[in-house]
Amino acid sequence: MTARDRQDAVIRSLRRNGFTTIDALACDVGSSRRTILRDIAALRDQGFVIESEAGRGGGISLDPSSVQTTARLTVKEVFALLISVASMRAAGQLPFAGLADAGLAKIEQSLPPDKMRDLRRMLGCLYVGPLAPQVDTSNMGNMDPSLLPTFEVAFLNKHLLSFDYCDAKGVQSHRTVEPQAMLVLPPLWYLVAWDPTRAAFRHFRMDRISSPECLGQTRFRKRTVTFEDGVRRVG
Amino acid sequence: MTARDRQDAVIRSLRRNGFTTIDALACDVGSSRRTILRDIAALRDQGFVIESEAGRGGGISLDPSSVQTTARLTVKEVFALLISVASMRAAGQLPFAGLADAGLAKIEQSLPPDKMRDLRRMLGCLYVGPLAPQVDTSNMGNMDPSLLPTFEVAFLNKHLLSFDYCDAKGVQSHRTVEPQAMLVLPPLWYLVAWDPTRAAFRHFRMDRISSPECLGQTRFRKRTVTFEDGVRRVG
DNA sequence: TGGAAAGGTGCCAAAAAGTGGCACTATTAT
DNA sequence: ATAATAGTGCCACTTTTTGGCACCTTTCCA
Repeated sequence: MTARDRQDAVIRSLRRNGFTTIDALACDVGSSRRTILRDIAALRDQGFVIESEAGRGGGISLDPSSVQTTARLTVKEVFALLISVASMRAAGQLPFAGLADAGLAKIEQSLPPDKMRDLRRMLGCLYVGPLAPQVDTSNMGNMDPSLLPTFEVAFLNKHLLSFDYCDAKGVQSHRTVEPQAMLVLPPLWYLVAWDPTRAAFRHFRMDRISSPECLGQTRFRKRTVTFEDGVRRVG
Repeated sequence: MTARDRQDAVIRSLRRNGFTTIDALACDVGSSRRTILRDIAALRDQGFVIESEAGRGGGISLDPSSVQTTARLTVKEVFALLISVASMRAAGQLPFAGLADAGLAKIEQSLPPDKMRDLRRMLGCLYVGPLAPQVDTSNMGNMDPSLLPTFEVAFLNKHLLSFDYCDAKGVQSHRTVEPQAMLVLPPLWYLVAWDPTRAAFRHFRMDRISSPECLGQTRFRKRTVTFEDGVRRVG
């Protein structure tokens, strides 16, 4: 049994028994009193809230709300969660936004600084608008998640992105653009991009984009995108 | 330096240097080649994708997409994230739902089994309806997160919940009810509960509830709540 | 085809960390 | 006062980790 396993056993026992004594805990876990005391100190260092009362009739107990996860998420998964929480907050529909934010803040802090910077840049390109549910949602934005890596690379490295596009009239075309922002007008998602061949900004519904490909370094920089509610610099 | 610190240093070095050799890595981290090899094996066990090429000119590299967080979230924070993702998916507005789900699944698996069961029960009481944005959102559901613990205890233990309520006409009343479900009709949240003194189901807008208090064991069980789109058993 | 450069494995002794026991202090209820 | 409880410091003992070594496999290159 490793130290980690034993500390998990201590937490389990504390959760099961509620209020107990250290000697009982040591007997339950099968280690010495001294070791259990060391484990309790370690668990407190890890953020578990373990209350204790000295003196006759005393004992220790675990604050149940301090039980924690130990999951390790990939950066992509964190990004998906960030989008979810940011969108819900923008739509004003998340009663527990504070808690969700606290969780995400912890996750972000545990990422390497450069990855965190990337995430913030991606989020800086994400504009979430008000709810627009009058849009027909029958075949709405079922964007293929496998496209994400290509978009991510294009956004982060400011590379040109080329893809096939099917516009509202069903006309197919091939585009090569410089991605500037993601525009979320629930339930639809748009890619906002500068189209150098047309010398204009265009927006593309994400679910109408197929076969995206990242082409490499762009030569177009420092543009400004104006949304309905003001000016927002991107790039 | 603990093993964990050293393994973090290995990840950092791999991320910084891209493609490198084990000897260079050992020099960079300040440990022996043998130890670094053991660390790499441990990191692979933890899910990091570390590619290697044997032979002259070979080396090792880290798949950047496998960089992971090490955050530890409290159960409440996980619940807030679960609500956020579940709501977004119900509203059909989350292109990367698969990724968010994968992240949450990892988080759930890392929780103690009993906490995970609690979370699933809480989510089983959560009904998320279609978007209803025509509702006046000027002073909508800014539910106080500090109420969550009381609701949580009441839901999980099937206890009676008493609170002050201000109805749509501004009439104040004190209620004692058995909570059955949470109904989310964005942007409003409702508590669906059996009111024993009125012998009827009632719903309460969460932001109009104040001073909730958990009273203890209930005597009312096994009810059925019928929503517009069908029947859903709770409790 | 052989040698050099790379990753990978098994083994062992030394070093480090963890563990258990003991004596001790502080606090509290009876 | 006494008993029961949490908590600390110390020391010997035990377990794990670490570093070094020999050796294997793979790959490139002369």
